[in-house]
Parts: sequence; structure tokens; C-alpha cells
Amino acid sequence: MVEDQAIEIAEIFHLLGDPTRLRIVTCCLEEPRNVGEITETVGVSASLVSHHLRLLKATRLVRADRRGKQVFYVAADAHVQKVLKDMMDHVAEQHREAP
Amino acid sequence: MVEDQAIEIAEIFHLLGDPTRLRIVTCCLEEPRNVGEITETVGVSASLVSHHLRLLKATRLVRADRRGKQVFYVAADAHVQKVLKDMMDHVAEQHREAP
DNA sequence: CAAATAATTGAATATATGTTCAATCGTTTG
DNA sequence: CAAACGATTGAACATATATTCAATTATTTG
Repeated sequence: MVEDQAIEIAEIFHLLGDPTRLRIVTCCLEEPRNVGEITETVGVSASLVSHHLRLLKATRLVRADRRGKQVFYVAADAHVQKVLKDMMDHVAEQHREAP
Repeated sequence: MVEDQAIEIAEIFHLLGDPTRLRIVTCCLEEPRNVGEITETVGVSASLVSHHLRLLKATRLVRADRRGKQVFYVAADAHVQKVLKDMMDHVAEQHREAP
């Protein structure tokens, strides 16, 4: 892996590496969710959600789509889903090894 | 995804979210590498490598194995490899969409 | 147009984190 | 046993980052 690749990939991992942000991404993984829904689901302030969404959008981990007063966010693509799935498998595996 | 899961998974992403640490993991992904080799490959001080390896070992992303004066580290399991592969695919996809 | 709703923004802050440097530990070897 | 080598540790520090709060922007609706 070259330096540039490492930096770019690390940047994405870093974004997923915050619990609040990870839950935000997970929340709009299957279907588009507006900020209100995300706020409720994740259980933090709309302001904080918005700050995090800005970062996620900037790195294209989510896409935004305004419909009237509301803005809907959805996770970028299938790769992110696979990454999350693999990671859940990893965690499950770890728990099996050391319960 | 429940809160505990999110925290645990985020913790792992967080570890992979630092370029230096990501390169350390990548370095010992295929076969065990001693700290000297890692230091050379990644191009940072042995001290820094050691600090990062401690974190990676604590979260079981790598395993340590001392052989004489040297300590060899190897990435934990196949899931990590898959996660990295999916993430590389994601980055490649992004570049295809917006070159 | 004014009020209401939904979301964003910026400043401020407390905390976390990556890195460096010097000292120390464990193992081998002369 | 002392010297050498490889790796780890702890303290110190500068920087980055998550969160809060108040103010502001967009959009709809009365």
C-alpha cells in the first residue's frame, strides 16, 4: 500500500471510528433518512448530527438530498455496507474466541 | 446496531483510522514481521511503532510472538483483510466516479 | 409577509491523541 | 558478567477532535 492510499483509506476509517458517526452512517445505510429521524435514532442533538453529516458528506460516505424542508441522507455505496458487515463478523469472531 | 456494538466496532475503525497505524497493520497482514522490519517499511521510529503496536495488540488486531531478541507481529484474522480489501474497493470506486 | 419548522453554521471548550525523546527492560553473545 | 541489540515504556507536548450553545439559513405554510 502506498502512502497516499493509506492516508485516504485511513481518513475513511477515521470517520467510521467515532461511535456517534458510525451510528449515523448505520442509520441511513438501508434507506434515506432525514436529519430529524437520524437525530431521534442516534439520540444526540440535531446540531451534532449536522456537524458529523458534513464530514461524512465531504468524504462522500453519505449523499444528501433535500426534499422540502427536510434533507435526506443515505450511505454512499455497497462497499461501505460490506466493510461494516466484515467488521461485525470480525467482532463476532473475537467474541467466539474469547467470550 | 446496538450501542455497545457501535462502540466496539468504532474502536476498531478508530485504530485503523490513523495512517501510520494502518500502514503498520498492512505491513504485517500477510506474514509475521518483527518491529525492525515494520519500522523500516513504515518509515517511523521504533518507539512510535511500539506505541501503536501496543494499541493494536490490546484490541487484538495483531498478535505478538517473541523469537529471541525480536518480536514478530501478525494481523489478527481474515476479517481484517476483507475489511481492508472492501475499503480499497470503495476508494477505487470513488475515483472512478470522480476522477 | 410573518411565523414555524428543519437544518446548518461558527465560536468556544474540554478532552483525546499522535509523536518525540530519554530511560529501561529482555534477550543474546562476547 | 558486561556489552550489544531489539523492543518497550513514560513523560511531555502540540495538535486534532467531539460536543455544546447560540445564532443563522432555507423552506413551507398560515
